[in-house]
Amino acid sequence: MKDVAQAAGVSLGTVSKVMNGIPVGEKYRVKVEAAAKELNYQINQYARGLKTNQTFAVALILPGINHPFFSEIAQHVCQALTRRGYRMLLYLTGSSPEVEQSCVQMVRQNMVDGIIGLTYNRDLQLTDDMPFVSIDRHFSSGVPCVSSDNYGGGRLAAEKLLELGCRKVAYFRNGTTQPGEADKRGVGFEQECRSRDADFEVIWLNDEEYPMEEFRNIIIDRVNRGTFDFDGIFCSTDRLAVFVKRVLTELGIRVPEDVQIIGFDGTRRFGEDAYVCSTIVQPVATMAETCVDLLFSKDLSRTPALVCLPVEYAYGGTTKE
Amino acid sequence: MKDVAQAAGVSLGTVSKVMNGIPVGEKYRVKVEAAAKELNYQINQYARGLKTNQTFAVALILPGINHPFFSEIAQHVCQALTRRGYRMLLYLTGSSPEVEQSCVQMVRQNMVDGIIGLTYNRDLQLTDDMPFVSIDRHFSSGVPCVSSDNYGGGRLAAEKLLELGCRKVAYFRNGTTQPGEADKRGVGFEQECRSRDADFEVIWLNDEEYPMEEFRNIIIDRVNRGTFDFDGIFCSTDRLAVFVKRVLTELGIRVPEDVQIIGFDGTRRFGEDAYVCSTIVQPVATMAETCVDLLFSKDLSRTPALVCLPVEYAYGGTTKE
DNA sequence: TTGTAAGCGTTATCAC
DNA sequence: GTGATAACGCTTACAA
Repeated sequence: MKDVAQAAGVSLGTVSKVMNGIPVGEKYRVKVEAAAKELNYQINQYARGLKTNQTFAVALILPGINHPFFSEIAQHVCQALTRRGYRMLLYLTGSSPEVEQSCVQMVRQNMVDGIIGLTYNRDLQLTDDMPFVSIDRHFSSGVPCVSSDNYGGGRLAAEKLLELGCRKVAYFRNGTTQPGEADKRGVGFEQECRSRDADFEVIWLNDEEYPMEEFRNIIIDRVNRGTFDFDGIFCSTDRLAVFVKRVLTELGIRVPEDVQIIGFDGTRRFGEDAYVCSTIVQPVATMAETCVDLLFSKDLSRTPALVCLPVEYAYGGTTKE
Repeated sequence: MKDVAQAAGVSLGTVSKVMNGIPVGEKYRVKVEAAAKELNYQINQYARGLKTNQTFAVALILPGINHPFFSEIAQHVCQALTRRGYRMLLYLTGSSPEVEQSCVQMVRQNMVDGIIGLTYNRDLQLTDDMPFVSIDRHFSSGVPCVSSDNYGGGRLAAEKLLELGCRKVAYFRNGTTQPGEADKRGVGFEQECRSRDADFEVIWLNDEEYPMEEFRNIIIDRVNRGTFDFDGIFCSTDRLAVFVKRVLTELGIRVPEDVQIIGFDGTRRFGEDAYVCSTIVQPVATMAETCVDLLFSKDLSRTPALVCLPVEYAYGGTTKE
């Protein structure tokens, strides 16, 4: 910047004003811009941030981006931030509470303007001077949470299965015991079944005790004992749905002819091809956009504590029609 | 930091030394550390970077992270960087040459210590003061390129298909006309077929002219005219392989009984479950690790211009055995 | 309207 | 070994 000032024959202050779009004499502006281009000058955002306390960077904290749902979140958050002239720092935690906490710590050293986090740590220490928006996990008011309408999605899944002719349906879920918004999927499903007076069952596997593969044993066991009498299954995630479909197919049970399956997430093959199964689609793009909006909203404490975005059903080959 | 110094009754310089592990009187160290903890003091990395010209941040430039191959790259690069105490800034380009260039520009404003990029822009302007490591695209010496052994992978695919009993094999590929390391997949495949004196054909669809779906027409056309005489297909990507499998299945052609298919990448369902097809697996973790290693190697100009990492074959249901 | 200078939080170079 | 003090590159009153 000093060089630019010298080359343009003006002072630092003038260059600064030009770079920030502050009105300045026309001829000065032209000279400065020419000099800046000539020297290929790039503003140093960190030095600037040192003064302004604005770094135009946001941290995204995720368990990982291996899983398509997470990578889609990251993709859309990154794009939404870029559109606003912000950059994204990515932190991966592997779902470890300790790592999650250390990320929040590290982030503070890095002077970001805010954090968007999908975390599991029950008592994550947030600092009140750093805007934080949570995905799928409700903290407290002052920390807005963005999630899809899990309850509505559960109801929708039941509704679809029953309308597609299922007589006895089931809800399969695995995952942590950590309470989260996703729990509401099951609640909505049960509710809808009850209100329709439909026959249903819930099978819940705790990931910490049983791996997803345990579902195979359960299914085989029930088939052998003749108690596998479902013709419709709602799985808590697409991943589980695809797994269950696989197991059933191996057992000679046809999907969707004998058993229809609906998953949750809206996972597509390679991120953009067909849905991997019939599913309740989370509005990931809107969720990401909403997170960014909330993060930048003037007064985080007067913001809705929970934003619930609408889901929709999508056919993906594991249901009839 | 000023507060810490005051609280500990020492000068700024002393606090700085403590924070940087520079030897200092025992009693002073203890006092400073206590004060720092008390005040929950966090070093400001940007102010530090202003002085040291080291920000402990690296930029990763990718087309997107929607596609499993890209998201896996991002995941491993991020982990490798974290392990070294670095943070990762993610930039998504959508494969647009202009956006790619503007990313490089923006990155310069952000004082990162280096860039890892998977780009398509033929004449991307790099600055020689910023270490750059390229993935899958060779620029020039001074800019190391990391890729998997595409040539060897092509040969391996041909070898596998032929050993598994195929009589006439084909190479299907789509994608840009932009030359890149991935082109060598086809070269290796042809080479191996020739050296084994095997019957083979190459069908290449340029993405800019035809979408992947165009392969459906080609296949249907050949089936109708009775010229679909392959019993083994090597596809340039897993995505294409899965698509081709789908088309064949719709046509009543059985995979792998009638036609065996091998893809390229090593894509797994949900990032960690089974392979989506039989495939040549790219060593993504090693690639990411290598990128980071190279980026931090003392003298980038004296580094190998191209690092080629070994691939391996993995069974994924679309081949026999 | 432009130039000057103080200061953002840190490190590094000195005398002490 | 410790404590002032001058940078680092930028913004922003304030003075010219």
